Amino acid sequence: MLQLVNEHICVLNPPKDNLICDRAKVEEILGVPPERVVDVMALRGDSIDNIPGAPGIGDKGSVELIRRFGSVEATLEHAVEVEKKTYRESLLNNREQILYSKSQVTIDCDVPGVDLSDSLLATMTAGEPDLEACRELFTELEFTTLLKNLAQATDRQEKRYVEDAGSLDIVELLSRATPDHPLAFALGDLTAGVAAEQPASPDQAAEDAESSGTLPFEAAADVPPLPPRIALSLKAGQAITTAVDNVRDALASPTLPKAVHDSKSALRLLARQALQLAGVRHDTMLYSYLLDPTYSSHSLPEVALRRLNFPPAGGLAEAADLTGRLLATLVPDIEREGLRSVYEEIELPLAPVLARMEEAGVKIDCDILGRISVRLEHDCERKAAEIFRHSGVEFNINSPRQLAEVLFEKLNLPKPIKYGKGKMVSTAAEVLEELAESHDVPRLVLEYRELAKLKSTYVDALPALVNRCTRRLHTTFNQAGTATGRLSSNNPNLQNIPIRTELGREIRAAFIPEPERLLLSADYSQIELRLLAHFSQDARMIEAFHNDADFHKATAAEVFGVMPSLVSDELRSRAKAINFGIPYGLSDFGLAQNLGIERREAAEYINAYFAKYAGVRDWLEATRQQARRDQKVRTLFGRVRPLPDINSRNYQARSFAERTAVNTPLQGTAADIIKLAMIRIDSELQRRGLKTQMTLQVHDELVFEVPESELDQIRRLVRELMENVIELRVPLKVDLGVGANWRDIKKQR
DNA sequence: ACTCTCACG
DNA sequence: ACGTACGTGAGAGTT
Repeated sequence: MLQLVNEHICVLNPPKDNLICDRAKVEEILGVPPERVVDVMALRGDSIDNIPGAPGIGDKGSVELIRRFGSVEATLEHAVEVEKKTYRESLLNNREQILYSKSQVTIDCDVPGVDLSDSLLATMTAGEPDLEACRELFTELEFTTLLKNLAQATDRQEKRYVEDAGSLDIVELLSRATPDHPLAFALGDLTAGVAAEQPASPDQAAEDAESSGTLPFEAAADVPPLPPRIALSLKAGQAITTAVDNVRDALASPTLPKAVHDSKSALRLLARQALQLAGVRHDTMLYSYLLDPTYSSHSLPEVALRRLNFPPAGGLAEAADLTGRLLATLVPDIEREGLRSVYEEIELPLAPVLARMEEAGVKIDCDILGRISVRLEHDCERKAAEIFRHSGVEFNINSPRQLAEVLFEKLNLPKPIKYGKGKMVSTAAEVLEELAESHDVPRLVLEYRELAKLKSTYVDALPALVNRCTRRLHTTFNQAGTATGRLSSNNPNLQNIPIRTELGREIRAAFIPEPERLLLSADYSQIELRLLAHFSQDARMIEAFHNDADFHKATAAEVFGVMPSLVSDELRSRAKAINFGIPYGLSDFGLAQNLGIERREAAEYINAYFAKYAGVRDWLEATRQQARRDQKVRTLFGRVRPLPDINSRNYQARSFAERTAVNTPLQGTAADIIKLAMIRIDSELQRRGLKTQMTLQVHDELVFEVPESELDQIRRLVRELMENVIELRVPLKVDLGVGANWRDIKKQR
């Protein structure tokens, strides 16, 4: 698709540096086919970080690039295959100057030996944009702003929206909904008219909540909220808005087929109005996600832009209309791609489960965090003073730029061998650890960073996000955010709460249950390696998991040829690093870096590993093979990840796609499995009428808030359901732990 | 809005 | 000859 760039896109840089002219002129001047020049221009400036020393296409120009790559073909190869991001940067930098044309290209005035005369200037013309080509390219590259500009130039689709319909229309409309023509709906901002601001302090929130007596999710404001609105659509271009109350029964009816974009949000919005929602058959956000999991956004406006070439103006009726229109294009694609079962069995039923988890939230002890904050504040100041004393200057330690200046210019510490690709000298932890051997400051900075990070990201941030009504922390799970099928968590992100350092774990102690309750954590033990054993059918690996032995120790024994009883800690940790790296498509370089050993040695380890686990080696190769053939990979449950770069002639892009090809079936299947477990556990909790709340999912772990009286039952239930989600060639193992907070979870069998 | 850094699985 | 594990989200600094 990037070939489109060759044929259709013209990037016009600022006029004083560049000119446009017709293709024949370019060919004449540069002696290369004119359509090639366009790609080179797209790599202008700082974005060419893969060519050390290259001054930027704009200066010494295409000629230098072509020389370095050896041929025009090789140059273009690089240009065309370069990452999306590079394109995005270079194009957006020139946003105002972008033209679209089939007949025009740009060249640079500063190309050595090229003299752009006035006569050439005279040949400059502005061509008509090739809208269709641009639309395809911008969609692919997720240039949503540009896409929007483009779409506005096209005809608006015909629409007939009725505001404030009478109740007769509504009854008529509802009666016509069928499985083939479901009722598409969209909800207005149900919190409109409700105070949105957060409390000044958690204490204040507590007082507010106590005085009001009840704990609604949204606080009542001075002005009563507007009656919530809903938009309904059965036919493209037509939609009706009305008060949600008018369709209360229809929303709750499981037999009235409905379609909505983002059912989880709809469920939560309605739940706050004490409204039921049933009969949702289609969630266009989830359809879009399953079809294109690598797109970063699946919001209604973005999906409408991508799939309908329609930039929404933002109205409620319009949203319902678009949801309906999207169905027509999404549903056939879902069937064609074989995604129906992942949708039906996993994604759609998961949405209400996630809604309940978000609504439940988690409790944190703000007093604990408050005390940690005071302590960290003090420690940070002391650490900073020490750094200033040892370095002889005061500066902003948080600024990588200033820090690099101090370390590498003032203190003259050795710069790392391979640093930045034309960028700033890195001050990342990895680099500072190296420097810590020769100077105090790098070590102090590392310590300062740990304190500062924990304070700003967790200790100070979390209490501010406590909901004033529930007095709990409510994350939002993004169900359509990752390329592999995992969830992500934001606002706050509760999937990256510290655990690896002692100080970090302190923060976990602030995550607590309500009185008379306990926290239960259940995590899948080595699920990705077990899946690797299942997929590869490697006999040794399957055997090891059936024996339920120390898996890393077993690997060490195999790879290093010693008896399991004689495996040292050192050997075990090396084996662990190998096991850790395999699902990521590890390389000798990566392993060497991870273990701090020679690359040669790492390569030997990998060879030894593959000799012992030939089944794994073969599966990795077979998976890459299959990916090359299909240009996509699938999880055990059929979730798809497209791999457009798998056959790229660009080494970097291809290698990346190959690692993705082996990682996604593992990471993605693990995600499918825990999602299924969540659905079954939630369903069983409801069926038994238990008070236990599932509150968090952290990729391979589930967290529950459990009444003491239910503990024994829940332990059995959770383990049973998680371990038996699916039968594989190896057992799935779940570790359980219970505690009075998220830090002091006691693991138990 | 982007870069760098770093928290997690 | 190339660059190097996979997947995320957030805060602070810089532009």
